[in-house]
Amino acid sequence: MNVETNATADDSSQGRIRQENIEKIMKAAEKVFAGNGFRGATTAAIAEEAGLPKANIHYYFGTKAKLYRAVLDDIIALWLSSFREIGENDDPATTLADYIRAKMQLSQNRPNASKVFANELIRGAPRISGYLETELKEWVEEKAAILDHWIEEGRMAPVDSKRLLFHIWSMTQTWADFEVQWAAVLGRKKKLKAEDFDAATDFIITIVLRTCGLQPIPSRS
Amino acid sequence: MNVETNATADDSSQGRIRQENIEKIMKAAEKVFAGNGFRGATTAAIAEEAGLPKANIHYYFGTKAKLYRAVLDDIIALWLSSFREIGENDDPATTLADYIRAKMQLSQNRPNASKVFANELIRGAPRISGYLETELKEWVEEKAAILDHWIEEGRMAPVDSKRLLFHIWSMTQTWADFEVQWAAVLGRKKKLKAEDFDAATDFIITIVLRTCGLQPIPSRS
DNA sequence: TTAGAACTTGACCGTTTGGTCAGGATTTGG
DNA sequence: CCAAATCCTGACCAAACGGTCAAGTTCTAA
Repeated sequence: MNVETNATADDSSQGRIRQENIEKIMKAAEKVFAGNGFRGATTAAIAEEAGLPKANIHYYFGTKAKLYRAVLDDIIALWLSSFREIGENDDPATTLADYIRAKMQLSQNRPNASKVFANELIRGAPRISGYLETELKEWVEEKAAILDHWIEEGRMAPVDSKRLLFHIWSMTQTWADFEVQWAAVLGRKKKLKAEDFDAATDFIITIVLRTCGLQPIPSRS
Repeated sequence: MNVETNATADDSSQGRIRQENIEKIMKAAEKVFAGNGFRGATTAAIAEEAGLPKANIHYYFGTKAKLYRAVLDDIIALWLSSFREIGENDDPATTLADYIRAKMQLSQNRPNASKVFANELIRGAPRISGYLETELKEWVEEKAAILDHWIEEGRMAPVDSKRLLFHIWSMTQTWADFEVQWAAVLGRKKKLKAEDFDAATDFIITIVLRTCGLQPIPSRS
């Protein structure tokens, strides 16, 4: 019987088989939820993607909603762990550039995580509004305060710090969520190349640093 | 019987009742597809949103797939009509600012259109790859050429023109697709205020014009 | 006024869906 | 080695799904 433990990926107090299967299922679920949303995803599709019979998915997670919740929690944990990057005493230019690089790494390496999150937001975020209103809001306010402090100290040019963070998010995540669009426009065959991500990263760093007066605008020819 | 005319919204050669109902259904469908994706949307939900019995939806559109196609075509037509904005001989700063304003107007006024499109992209764009690879690709190349021309003439600072357009898109559409996220972080109750859209518009214009050397970077205090 | 075209819709159908379960197989700790 | 715990899964079910249809109502143009 399923001992009523809310199954999550990082629960190390579990047996070997359990851990392996949960990981397999969550990975498959992330992919299927990313590509179909919660309502459009089927447990049968997740089972096939995971290479397990459907009943096995229900054995570990009970319901589709609980599995979705587990996937969401996993993604939020990943998000939060990638957040800590910006610190008070660092150099503005390198700190911003490092943060942009870290977010772009996530877009490149975990696009499905970003897509599940995007799906949830598009639908009005009924299941993650708590996270948005607390952890994320606090993170933005905390980091915006640091930027404002840098501005006050004259270490970067005045800029709307909160909105700068919003738009760094939108620019970095577009390369995960809407990859096909940019691949099509760039003439790639469905998938972007690593150099496309590198070029995008450099561009976003440029646009942000120029805006903050941390990188000179090249003179007009 | 449904005379085999591919029903679309702007078909003015139709009867009054037909036109009204098609409009009602497409509006409802856009909302339901935006919130659930193609697979997650149900014809019953669309019918209820439209205030019509389910059989009536099938009377006008046949299948869910055809209705989705009609909604998609409607959105693409809207997208393309909002594209023509950037012309060769205009002033770079005002042209870019006007384009950003136009895109933000769309995000504010037709968020569901943007969301349906976003859903389709997240899913890998199986039904709009043709549009991405032709019309959109050509538009980007055409407009990027104009930006490059401006740069050559010394009318703006050197910048990766294609990627500038990509990121203008990502920054403007985030305010439609992910509105709840920014509303939550800004402490609004689910919905953004008009002034939030205005502030975002101003910010995006600022970041773009600064990057292009078309607006001075304020001196550090 | 009237006949045909267009529209309406409750009832229905086959399929897919999320979820259950019993009974067997495998793993694990002592 | 054994027995208890855990894992496995084909078969099954009720509900929800996309779609059909026939019988009726309303509209329209002559």
